[in-house]
Amino acid sequence: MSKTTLTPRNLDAVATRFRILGVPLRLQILNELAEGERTVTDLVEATGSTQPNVSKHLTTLLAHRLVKREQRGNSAFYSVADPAVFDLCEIVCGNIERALDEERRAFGG
Amino acid sequence: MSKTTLTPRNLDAVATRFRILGVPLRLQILNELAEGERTVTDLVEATGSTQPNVSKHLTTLLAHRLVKREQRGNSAFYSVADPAVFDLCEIVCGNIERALDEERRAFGG
DNA sequence: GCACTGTATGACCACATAAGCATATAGTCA
DNA sequence: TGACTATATGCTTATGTGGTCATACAGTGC
Repeated sequence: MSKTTLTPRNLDAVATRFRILGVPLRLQILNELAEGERTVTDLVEATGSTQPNVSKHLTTLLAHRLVKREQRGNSAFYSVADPAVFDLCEIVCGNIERALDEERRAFGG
Repeated sequence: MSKTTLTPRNLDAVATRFRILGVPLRLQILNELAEGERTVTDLVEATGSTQPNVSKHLTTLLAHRLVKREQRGNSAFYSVADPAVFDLCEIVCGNIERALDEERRAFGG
């Protein structure tokens, strides 16, 4: 089995990956990329952030192998490197919804 | 289906949860709690960190509903609130291993 | 009450980093 | 070459927060 324990060695790596995903704008970018490849300009429009900011986050995501980059003509096309990221988001979303449900129940909402 | 899109509303919530998991010591604590409930002192010994530090992180984890707390006698027993966290770690670990494999292959290791 | 153990909290420091701005670089077309 | 578009990169600021320390609080037993 691929039961990987959180050894001190990969503990930092796992934490880093979580930390990378812990920024709303980066999630927004990934969520947009879930629809397909996008240029920087596309992502700037989609997120409402500035071009340098988006570009910088893309650099970060690229450095950690969460996205791929392909230069085509004048533009840089980014796409998701590993779709497993979305499994993570699914789980977290499920968690959060469950938590909200419990809260509602607790407060008799 | 429970296909939860990353709306701007829960986007912050998801990012926050990831950010909480993005700290090695917190992962270490959760990993220890995976074995069963532990007191603060247990966790201090297991992690090699200081008591105030462990306590503070436990407070954070508790505030975000990742752990449960039960006072018994003089001690506080902490346990994992939602085992789904470990699914996250599994996925991330898988990701990282795959990435390492690719790197090894790329460098002809 | 007192001494002791276990846990939490407040103040402080140090560091990482997200965001904004200006600017540099790269590619395209004329 | 020059004008234009697209993207990346320094630089700076502001903020958040992990870690340490001292200390306060809570629970137990005498």
